[in-house]
Amino acid sequence: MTFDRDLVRGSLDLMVLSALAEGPQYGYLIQKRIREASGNLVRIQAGTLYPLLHRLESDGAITSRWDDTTGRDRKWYELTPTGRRMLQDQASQWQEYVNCIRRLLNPALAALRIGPEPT
Amino acid sequence: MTFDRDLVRGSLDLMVLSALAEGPQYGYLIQKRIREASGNLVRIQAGTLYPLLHRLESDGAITSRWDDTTGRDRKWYELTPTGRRMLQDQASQWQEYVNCIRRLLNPALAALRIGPEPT
DNA sequence: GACTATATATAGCACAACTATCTATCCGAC
DNA sequence: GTCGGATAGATAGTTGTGCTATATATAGTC
Repeated sequence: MTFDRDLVRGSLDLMVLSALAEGPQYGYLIQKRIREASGNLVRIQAGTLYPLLHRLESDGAITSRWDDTTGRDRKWYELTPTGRRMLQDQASQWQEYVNCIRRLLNPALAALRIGPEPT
Repeated sequence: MTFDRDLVRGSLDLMVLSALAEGPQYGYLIQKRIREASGNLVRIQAGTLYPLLHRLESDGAITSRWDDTTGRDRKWYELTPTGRRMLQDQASQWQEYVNCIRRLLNPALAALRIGPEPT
């Protein structure tokens, strides 16, 4: 992970669900998609991704099935209706949260630019 | 905290440093400022804030001193030059990260709107 | 045959944010 | 005067998530 480990925390689910929104994917592909979409800045480790997928599955957000018709045995994951709802909910919550940070951060950065000691 | 606990993780430092950018503050005031700036959505618990302030202080990002000249004994915190740099660094990192999420999220939400099963 | 990329999995660790709890002061209402 | 609520700070212990390390196995390339 190029970003702080904890920056990513809480938005990893959102990223994985996003990666699955355009159709079924298997783990290794999700990993690559997120890495590439982020310009190599977010690198989810295999040891992070697979337990996360298992958790999402046990939460009912995704389903999985093994399939080797593409030439190799891979575990394909797919969003359930619950997962789609979860993605939308988490996305709007994310957006709202980003707005909160912005309302705090913008005046702070402005204050820094003016100078730390205003008087 | 109204948001998912882990959403906030990794950006709490950023929020606290932001709250201190416009001048010295004491803990309780920081708590209130963040709550109000977020429209009551981010409520940092006292048990979260005070250890966090101690950590930021031991990291050299802020300094503290007790002062009762305002009528009551309060522990005032202030950004150090290190803390100001930290705030700027974390702010730009945050912005970059938000962009990464956006690049993943926008096509995903578009796909959801078109329909889960394209064909 | 050796090495890399692909592909999945689990055990155990680290640590930030949480809950719960404690202490203490100030102020207005009663 | 005292009761409750807001103010003000602190710590102990828990939880959960992402991490590292490690394991397995196949496909393709040199």
